[in-house]
Amino acid sequence: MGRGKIVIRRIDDSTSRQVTFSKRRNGLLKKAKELAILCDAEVGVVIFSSTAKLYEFGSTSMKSVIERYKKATEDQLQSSNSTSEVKFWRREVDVLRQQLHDLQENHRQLMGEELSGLSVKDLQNLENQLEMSLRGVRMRKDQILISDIQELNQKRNLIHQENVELYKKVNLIQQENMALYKKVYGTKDVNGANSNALHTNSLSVRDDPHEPVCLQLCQPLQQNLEAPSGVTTLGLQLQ
Amino acid sequence: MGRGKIVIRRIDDSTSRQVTFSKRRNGLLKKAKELAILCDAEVGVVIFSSTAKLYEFGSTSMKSVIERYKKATEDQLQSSNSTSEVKFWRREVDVLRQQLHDLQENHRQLMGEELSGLSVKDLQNLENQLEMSLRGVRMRKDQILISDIQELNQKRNLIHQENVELYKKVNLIQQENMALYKKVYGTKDVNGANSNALHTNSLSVRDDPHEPVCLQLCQPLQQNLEAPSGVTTLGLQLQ
DNA sequence: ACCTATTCATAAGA
DNA sequence: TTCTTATGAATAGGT
Repeated sequence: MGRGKIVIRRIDDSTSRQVTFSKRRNGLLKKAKELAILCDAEVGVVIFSSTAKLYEFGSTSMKSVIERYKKATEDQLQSSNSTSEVKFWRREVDVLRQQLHDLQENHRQLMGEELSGLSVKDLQNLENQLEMSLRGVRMRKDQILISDIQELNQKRNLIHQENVELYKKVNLIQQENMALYKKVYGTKDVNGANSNALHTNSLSVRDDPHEPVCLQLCQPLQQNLEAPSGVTTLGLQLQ
Repeated sequence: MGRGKIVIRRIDDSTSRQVTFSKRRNGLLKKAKELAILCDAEVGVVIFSSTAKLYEFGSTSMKSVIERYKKATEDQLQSSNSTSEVKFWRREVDVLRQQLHDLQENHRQLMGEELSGLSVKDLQNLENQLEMSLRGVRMRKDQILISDIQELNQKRNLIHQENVELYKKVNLIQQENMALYKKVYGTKDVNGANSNALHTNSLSVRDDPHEPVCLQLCQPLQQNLEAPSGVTTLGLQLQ
């Protein structure tokens, strides 16, 4: 693949050998990676350049690949060499690999992949299992959402009561304030500048102490659930 | 490079995964060989298929490549050193156990178990995944069922046509029979015992050769799909 | 490093 | 598995 066909033979010119090495090395490593991914294979590639520089790819780890390679090629003489402990751990590895492999297959089917090879009956079972799982997951989700909502409602109620108390206090203080005002300025001037503000507040609490309070104060609760000081701030804003 | 572009992702269908593995394995080994020759490099490639079969290429010898690799990575892990080998396999076991553990956890969640500890967002993702899986499974199931039905219909049609042909034959033979009957017993006795059976059969085929045949014969086909001799049997039952 | 004309590898289908 | 073929990828030779 290139401008011209080439013969597979050592490239004499060291520069173009180096260039070709770079390109083809990358190509080889990429292909190795793709093979490992596409075909679920364990692949190891080791490359030493003519300048003795090392390049490598291992789909798992080079160590693992090499050990597996040794094991696969050493059925003959090495077994006498191995201690029983090594044998034990190797067997353990084999068992675990098998388990992992089986579980992965199962897992893929649960993910809706790798369905070819399953009979209609298998698919029906899988479908039932997935439906059950889905029910479980949705139930759990609803549970969490409902309890979250309940918790929010409780906090809302607590804070609302606190607000009602604060309103009462505000009214009391305002009445006290009004009394002091009268004492200081006499009864004539009571209907002057101050009375407007005082009236609207005290009346709205008496007429319907719930709705206006709620509308005015409950909305920010969702952002300030963990900050009771927010209530104080809101109370202060009223004055 | 191929009839279509592909994404680098594990191939689900095991047959095409196997085919691709064959092709790309050969490609990779060829490229490794070419790189070694063209660029004067020492190259080693080890491939384990998903069925644990080993394929390899070493520009010198695998052993030499591995030894050089170990030297280059300053790895003290020599297979002769049993202590470090034991350590290696233990580590391998640890890694596999961890992988297995993680996968099992994931698996349980896909089975709708062990859902505590998941946030609402996690649950939402899980729910989406399960819905996707379910769609995939149902699609696959429907696919199979539909193609089964098509196959059955084709066989049904074939057998039905065969039956029509057999009916025609029966009629011909009966007419022949009737002619012979006349010759043997004379024309007076023709309207006697035999004519009833002959009439009903020949008429029903001429009036509506499709429906009665189908209703009478198609039902048992589903059990006798693989037995063409069943057709003969059915045909004989008519006489 | 970048550019393309070319060759090569391979996906899909038989 | 092997063959074929259309097509996308890799890369040889230049800049």
